[in-house]
Amino acid sequence: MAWYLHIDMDAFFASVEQVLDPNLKGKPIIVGGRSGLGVVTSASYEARKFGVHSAMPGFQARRLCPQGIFLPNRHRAYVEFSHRVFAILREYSPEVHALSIDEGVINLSGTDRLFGPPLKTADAIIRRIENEIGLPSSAGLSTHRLTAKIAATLAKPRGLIYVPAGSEKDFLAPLGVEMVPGVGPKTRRALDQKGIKIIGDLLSRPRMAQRYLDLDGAPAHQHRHDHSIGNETTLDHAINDLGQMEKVLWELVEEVGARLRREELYARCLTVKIRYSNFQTLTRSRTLLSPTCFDKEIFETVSTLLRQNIMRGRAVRLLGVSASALQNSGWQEPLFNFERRKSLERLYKGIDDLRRKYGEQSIGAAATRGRAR
DNA sequence: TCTGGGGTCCTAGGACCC
DNA sequence: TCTGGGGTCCTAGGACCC
Repeated sequence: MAWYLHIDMDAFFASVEQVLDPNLKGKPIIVGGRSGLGVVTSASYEARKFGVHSAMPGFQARRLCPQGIFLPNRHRAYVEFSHRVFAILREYSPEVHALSIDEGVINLSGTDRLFGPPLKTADAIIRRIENEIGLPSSAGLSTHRLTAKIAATLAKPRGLIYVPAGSEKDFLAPLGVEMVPGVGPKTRRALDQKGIKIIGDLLSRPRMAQRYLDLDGAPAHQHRHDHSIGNETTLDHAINDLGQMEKVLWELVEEVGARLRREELYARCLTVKIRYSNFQTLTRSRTLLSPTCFDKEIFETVSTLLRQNIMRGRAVRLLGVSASALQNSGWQEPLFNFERRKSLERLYKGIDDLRRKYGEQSIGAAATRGRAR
């Protein structure tokens, strides 16, 4: 019998802030949303009482909860705490799957002899996360991964829900379809119009159950993993000038290029993203003959896409660059430019090293001088 | 004071090949 | 000499998640 424990940290970023500064305990903490453009990335349960939630625009959060303590995101700290949580999880099973920075699933099958029955182990794990790291979490335990995830959501905050083997469908059936991961507002509305309101309605339609509920419980690694690396920015002021746009594009490209090289990846597909001030958004992509990780080649492609597709006279509020169809160096090397690529690789490695040593501003293309943002 | 930034997955049409 | 069908790649957009 396979047992999956799904662990979901409660108000993760806000909770980390409360561990780092115990004075913040019990107070309405709101992470993110400080600048005019920002949104809330995490809100403590004290702040949620006022209706504040993540993804909410900062000004709205301020209106709902003026007494809230607004803090900037400290991503590095959250990553470090995340590592500590997952380190505990890995003590209990070799099969630990991180779904995001604050959420993971662990396969507890066959761990009985070492740690006792799964329910006891689950309880021990969330206690250890609380006692050793100081962070609250919730968990769901089930023979079915998706059921474990839904159970963890229902258990929040600081709860553990155990779904005994054989009772999965009874557990799921009365819940609203919006509890199913992947069913958002649009899908919920579409299902509602077909008279499908609760998961039980999905279960009675085999094709839908298959599509949304993954009843066979396909192992996570079976999911296609088409990695991509992107960088985008919303501008403080919408801009009209192509030259200014290209400056921003250069900065985005430099970041994407550096990440590709750091991870020793080459992109075969490049995409530029444009959002106009009315929020209309478009993407344009191009597949390359030979994959690249070099700023200049990336820029040439995305700036061409930008020039070809930009609507003149319309102000742009967001620009983005993304690299996909990634592969490591083992691609079919076109013979004719092999030497050139090798020398480019050396050049960019030198640039990346300099930046690491002396900071981002130490070296860059002329176009990035005078920031457009 | 409308709506961040990082992603993944799915669909759908057209090109192209056999 | 009117036109099938399957497979794959490319491109664009949109829903969704954290």
